[in-house]
Amino acid sequence: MRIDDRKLKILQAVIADYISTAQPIGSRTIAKKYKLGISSATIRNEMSDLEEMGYLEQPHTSAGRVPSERAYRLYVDRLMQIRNLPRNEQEIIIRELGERIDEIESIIRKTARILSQLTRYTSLVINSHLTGCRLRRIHFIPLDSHSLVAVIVTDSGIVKNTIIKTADPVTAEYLESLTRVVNDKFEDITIEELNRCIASEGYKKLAYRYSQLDSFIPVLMEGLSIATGDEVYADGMSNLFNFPEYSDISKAKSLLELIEEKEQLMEIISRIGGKGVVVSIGSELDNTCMKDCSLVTASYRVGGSEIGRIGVIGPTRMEYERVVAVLEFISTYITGMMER
Amino acid sequence: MRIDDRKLKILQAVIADYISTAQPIGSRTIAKKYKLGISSATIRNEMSDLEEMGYLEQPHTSAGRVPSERAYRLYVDRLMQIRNLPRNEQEIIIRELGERIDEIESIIRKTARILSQLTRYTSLVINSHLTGCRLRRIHFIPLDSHSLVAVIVTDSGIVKNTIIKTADPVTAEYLESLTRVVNDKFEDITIEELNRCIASEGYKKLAYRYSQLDSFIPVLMEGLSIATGDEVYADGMSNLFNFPEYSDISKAKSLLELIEEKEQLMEIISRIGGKGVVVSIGSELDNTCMKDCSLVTASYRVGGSEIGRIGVIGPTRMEYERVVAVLEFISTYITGMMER
DNA sequence: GTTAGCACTCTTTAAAGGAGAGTGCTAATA
DNA sequence: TATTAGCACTCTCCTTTAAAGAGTGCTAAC
Repeated sequence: MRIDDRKLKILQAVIADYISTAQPIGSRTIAKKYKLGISSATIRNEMSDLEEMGYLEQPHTSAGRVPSERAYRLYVDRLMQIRNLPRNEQEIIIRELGERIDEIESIIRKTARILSQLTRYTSLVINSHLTGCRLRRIHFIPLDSHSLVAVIVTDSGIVKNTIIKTADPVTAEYLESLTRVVNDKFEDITIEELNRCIASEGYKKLAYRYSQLDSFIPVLMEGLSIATGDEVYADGMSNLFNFPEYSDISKAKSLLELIEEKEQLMEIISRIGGKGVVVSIGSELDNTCMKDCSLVTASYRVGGSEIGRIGVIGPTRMEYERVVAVLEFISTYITGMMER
Repeated sequence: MRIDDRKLKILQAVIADYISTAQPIGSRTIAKKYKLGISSATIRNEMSDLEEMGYLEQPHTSAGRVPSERAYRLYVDRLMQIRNLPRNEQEIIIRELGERIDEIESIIRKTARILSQLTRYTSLVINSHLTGCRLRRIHFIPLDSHSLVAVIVTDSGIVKNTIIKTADPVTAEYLESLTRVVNDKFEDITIEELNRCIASEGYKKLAYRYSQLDSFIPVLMEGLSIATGDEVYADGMSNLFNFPEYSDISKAKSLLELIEEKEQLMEIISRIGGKGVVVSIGSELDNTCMKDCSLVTASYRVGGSEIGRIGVIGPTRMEYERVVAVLEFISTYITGMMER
């Protein structure tokens, strides 16, 4: 059966209504509320067809109908209107995030905050930190006789530091030699390559060649690998309770647990590739806790390469139009901030 | 009326039972479960007295009784046994936190995590960051022609960095002069004093005296103040739902909101002074969202001065003995880590 | 002072009985 | 042939009612 224009209109009406009310919607309501010029009986027949085609579902006989995942997918791909974010909301974002490039952590936290406040959903920010950035230079600052700080500066101006304990005493010559060797070896390498190099046996060779540093190199490697790891932030978890979907405590709990258990969440998000805004609906996320959730994410970049994603999580009945507009704007904005 | 030994025993039984079951407890249950050698009728009379004295409450006539805040206070102050944390749990903590002093953020996050996992309550870590620490040195690393990184090292080995944009071009001489001036001026100052100094008009004088740097000093000050601010971390929020007290969605939501809204939480915690472990029960916290909660916190130190508190939040019916033991141990342990 | 016995109270749970919303089907209509 | 009105039927939700259960307070006996 083909889905003709009238069916599409009815489907759109059901989705729009369900997104805003969370109530199953009946033929009579559609006939009254959305003036489509056809009677409830006709709508009833069409809805029956739509159900057969897998776009609508009935919680039980004699309840109204509810959009299926398939319907949301159709809606996201073809029905919904891509909008620009209203001017005043753009201004809120710009004001809150500021123009100054702070520490990266601070941007991430602020982004998560504003995202959850603006959308009223739970927000996520996953930052692959430096992956893809190029190392510009590593500076070493003495701390005491057997420890120092490695300050890692990337070409995109991101700075991270990590404390390293050394076996040998920290002297001026030691520092100088260290700086020379490390920067010689690692200049202009991407962090991704660096991490691979650490994981491989390569560093042993390096350690061998500079025998006076051999005890140090592995420690440095470990320090760098910690400093360049990924992170996930979540904010607005209490927003989950804005939705009747989560009035069931056990559902809310298991979702909250998933969000707090960053590892799993990270895995789910990292499976989502793609540039720009990506909408993942329900079972597409392939996780039982999230089978009734949608996740909308957008990537942001530094120096052309994706270094993270921001996103919101909520019921499949999500205000996709609005959420997409917000994510589109914020991801572009922070990409701009990072590039500078 | 005096609270004699038998009353105390009965009260203890009620509290212990209620902490573990969350059910109002009746005289018959006590008589059966706790062999006090007296009948349920006698217990009934004593409980009636205890209610009159404000230690017990009845949800309604013909329900069992429930401990009041006053009872918990008595329990915490006089009845409960201070225990050491079992050896195996100590080992879990030591293993998870590790021995190596990472970046401070990492310690904080790990502490919050282990604390919530071990207690099954929601954990908090508030870190007043560098307040109280002494500045050892500020290093400057050039980033590009008009920005640099200030790396702040304190006497306790904590390192923070902040990016600063400059009006003047960043040259070698500029950096050198900057390093000299700033370290001259700020050597051995505590971060607290530094922040005060920033807030005051003092820095203008400084800026005046080193006119070649005048445009820079205010920016540096701002950067330092951001880098040295306070932070609150929370973990294990989903643990709230372990307790029937929060099966009411609206209660759970308002508490979650409070926890996510760090500012208010910070204010509440900072009102709690005192060394070591402090138990705050219900209305003692003076916040409507938390009137049915208890908050148990412990301070940790760096170089003798308190720089933060860790704590757990849960229903007033909290496993105080256990929680106090955990907090005691962890706060001592991370103090030890920081001192090193 | 302590205990047994008993009437009384209040909540919780289950069952029963509408009310309401919405459907599917049939027959009439354009 | 597509659309519409009408109506019986189904299922949920809400309210009412009834019964069960737990615990108390009081009185009288030990």
